[in-house]
Amino acid sequence: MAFGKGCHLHLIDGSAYIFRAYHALPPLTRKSDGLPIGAVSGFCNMLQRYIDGNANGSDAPTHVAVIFDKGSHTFRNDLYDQYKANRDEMPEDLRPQIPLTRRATEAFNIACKEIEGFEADDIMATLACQARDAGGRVTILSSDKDLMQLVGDGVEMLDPMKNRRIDREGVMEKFGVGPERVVDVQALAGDSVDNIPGAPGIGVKTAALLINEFGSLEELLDRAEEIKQPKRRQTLIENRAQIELSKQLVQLDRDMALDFTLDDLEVRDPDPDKLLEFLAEMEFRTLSKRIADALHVEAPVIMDTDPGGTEVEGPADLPFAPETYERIRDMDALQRWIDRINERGYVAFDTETTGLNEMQADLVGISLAVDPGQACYVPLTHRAGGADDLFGSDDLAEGQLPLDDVLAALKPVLEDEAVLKIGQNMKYDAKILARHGVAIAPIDDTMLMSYAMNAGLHGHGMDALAERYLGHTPIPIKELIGSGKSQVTFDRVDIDEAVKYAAEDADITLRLWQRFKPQLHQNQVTTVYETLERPLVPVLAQMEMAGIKVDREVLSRMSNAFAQKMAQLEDEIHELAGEKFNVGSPAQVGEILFEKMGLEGGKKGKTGKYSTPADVLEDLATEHDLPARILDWRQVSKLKSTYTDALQDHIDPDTGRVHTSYVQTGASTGRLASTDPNLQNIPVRTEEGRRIREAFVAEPGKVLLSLDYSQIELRILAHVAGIDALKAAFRDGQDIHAMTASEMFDVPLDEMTPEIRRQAKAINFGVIYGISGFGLARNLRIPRAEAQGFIDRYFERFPGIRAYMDDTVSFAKEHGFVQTLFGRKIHTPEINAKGPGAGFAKRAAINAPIQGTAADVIRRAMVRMPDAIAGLPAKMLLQVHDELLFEVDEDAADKVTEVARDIMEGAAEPAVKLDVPLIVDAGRGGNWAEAH
DNA sequence: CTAATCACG
DNA sequence: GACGTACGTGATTAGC
Repeated sequence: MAFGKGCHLHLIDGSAYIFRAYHALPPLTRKSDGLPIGAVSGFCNMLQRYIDGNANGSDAPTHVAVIFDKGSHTFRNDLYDQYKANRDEMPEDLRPQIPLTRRATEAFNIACKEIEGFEADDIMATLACQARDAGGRVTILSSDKDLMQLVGDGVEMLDPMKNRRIDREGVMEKFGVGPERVVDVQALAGDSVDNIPGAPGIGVKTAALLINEFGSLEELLDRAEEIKQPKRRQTLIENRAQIELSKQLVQLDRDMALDFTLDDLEVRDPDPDKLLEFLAEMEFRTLSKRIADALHVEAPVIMDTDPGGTEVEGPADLPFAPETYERIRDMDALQRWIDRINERGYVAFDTETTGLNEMQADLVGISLAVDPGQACYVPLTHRAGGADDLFGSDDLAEGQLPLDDVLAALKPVLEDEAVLKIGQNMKYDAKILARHGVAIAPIDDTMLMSYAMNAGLHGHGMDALAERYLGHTPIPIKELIGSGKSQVTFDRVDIDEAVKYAAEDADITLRLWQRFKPQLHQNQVTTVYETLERPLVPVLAQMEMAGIKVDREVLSRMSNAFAQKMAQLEDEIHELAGEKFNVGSPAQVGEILFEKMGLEGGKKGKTGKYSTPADVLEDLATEHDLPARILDWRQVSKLKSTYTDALQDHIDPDTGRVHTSYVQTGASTGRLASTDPNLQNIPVRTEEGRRIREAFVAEPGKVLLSLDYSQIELRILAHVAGIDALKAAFRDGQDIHAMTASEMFDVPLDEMTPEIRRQAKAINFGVIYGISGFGLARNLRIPRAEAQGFIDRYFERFPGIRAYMDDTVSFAKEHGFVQTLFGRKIHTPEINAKGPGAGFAKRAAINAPIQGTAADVIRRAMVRMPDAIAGLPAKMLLQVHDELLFEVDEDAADKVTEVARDIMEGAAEPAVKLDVPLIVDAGRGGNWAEAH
């Protein structure tokens, strides 16, 4: 039935329903796996009550929809960055229930609508106006006062809890004006819940009085001079802009572009099978029974499972059967999979490629899985001839679909907000797909789930996870492509073999996901996963794809200079030693120094060879030239082989830039790791090394912009250990090392010497690392007893530090993990071990919350950064633990600095309010050396 | 494949 | 009382 006269549209405020349900019910969890489902349960009950109510009433709707908010950033945030800024973050156990409420709505066969970047209120406003214009009636099921502006001319509201209708009179009662002037009153009165500023000192009562007197807000503002009360007059004149902004914020968008029509919202009867299947999945026994009765069908049997006890026989225990995986040969078969995926709402996804470099590797095939044991592989560009054919063939093998056709068919699903794509290390697949114009989203990643739950316990690669959690050893890739010199690329692999391998990966990923998903809550790391891991994937992918421009000429010239210098040093060294030997061999260096020359300090490692680290050679260098020259040679050799030579090989031939890969699960503390190449250890400490950064350049007309947190770990230490003196020093912007030195050595600040300050600095850093007398002594080159004296004195002056360390270690001993301020867990399995390992584990446990919290802070900044700099001519390129590097149009550098600095300095909030300010230093220049 | 060394925060 | 120690990474090279 087309919507028109005589029709009656119901609009249900989905988000309000969810929050009501959440707060009305205790935190119920699904019995089988602990998934929180309280809000879903309440939501379903409310929907059922709503349907029951309509069945008996004479005023039943002809059309109905549940409308949800989608995305946290809307046009209102663009108008006013503080919009809804004081809202608490969504509770951890509610977040995973949000998608389930969408599924619940669909299970009830009620239209479920949301539009990215818009609030439900705007969609409801648009629909209400369309319905009214078509001559129908509208009831909005909500008590939200923001919706009252829509009332009138056949539009009413109904408070579903109090069952009270709100019409024109109701609105008059609430706001003192009619619906058409509600926004004017709201603009003046403001709203603390949504953080609408309004006019200071003016509430609803006064606002209504003024509006009624002048007729409209615009009239009032234009004739503000006529207001009798001087205070009020001044407020309105002074805050005109703020009031006008407030009006824009409260005014609902009644004219949104919708991708559906009123006709799509027609009331439909639920499909009993689908509805009951969903309720059974949620394990809602009572509700299932009640609904089954109402629909006159049999209620499903919901098994009692035994949480935490023996594993319940389930699909995850299905044996792996590689020969049952499907090989996709035609578009019909592919379409059947796409249909299944759409029905399901999720799919495990994996790509096979010709290499590990996402910028260069070519797509070879795609695998999909929707149920354990149900997986397929779509071969795309396998070559004819196979792996045994020495010469290979560039012709495509038979029985494959054209890559473009397959991607065109899959693209809508891969980009569908309603279909979750599950992967293991999805950043890789996302980058491959991005090169084919597919922006995969939303995603879940089993590697990141494992990392959020089990950092510090074990690795998070697919093979390790399959072994550990599924008791299954995946087919080794080496069986297909070989290893070493005879290794081939995946496109040379026989397709039938590839099916078994590739589809198995998707199958494993799906099974891991089914296992991990509910465990996130049980481990209380849902927020960590949802805010620090999952949203970082697209951010890192963008940074990696952007890359940084590296000037090959600069590197090449430096390499030549280094080669000359090495040859020269080598001659000197051989001369001094009296014989030729390999300077690059620590064993040979040890022989020469400690046996031939008979120098002191030679220690042998477990291999029986002399050890010759830099600090030992430095000690010897005060007396002898040879160790000094060897140190010089090593420095040059390092710079050449690791940097000036190796970096040139990493310049991408297509982009002329270097594209690193970040390993999100690389460090147990939450830090990122950078590989191929590692751009997080480019030299900076020595002048000679720092010059390598001159090769990292901005494009013409642009600059590199470096923003780094100042002393972030020490600031976090001051906060978590609660050291008032340190906190005060940071708040006052003092020199923290000088202040520490002054406190410890009783030297007034104005008499501070660089040497005393240097020692205090070493102690401050030592504390972060879990200080020991031995370590400090070695670092400062002072007797161990003296170092211990420093430490004792430090603990005496800052007793909170010792308490923090003791508390952290005992927490680790009791729980087996430590935590960051943002809830990240770092497991410490060795903490209760005896022997030499105990000391390591203790210091790691002390360091992890500090290093990890700093890592969380910059991750939060990175997640927010793309939105913050959207529209600015700027790209975020690199992260170096406490630094972010951007490439920016020269004339936008000031603006970007301001925006990015705000994001970084405010990154802890609102989740954590630090007792110390976070300060970000900025620099810029044509190359990285100038910017840093 | 591992140990030694050294680059970074 | 002795033991062995700063925290977190990755790349390169030598040498088995």
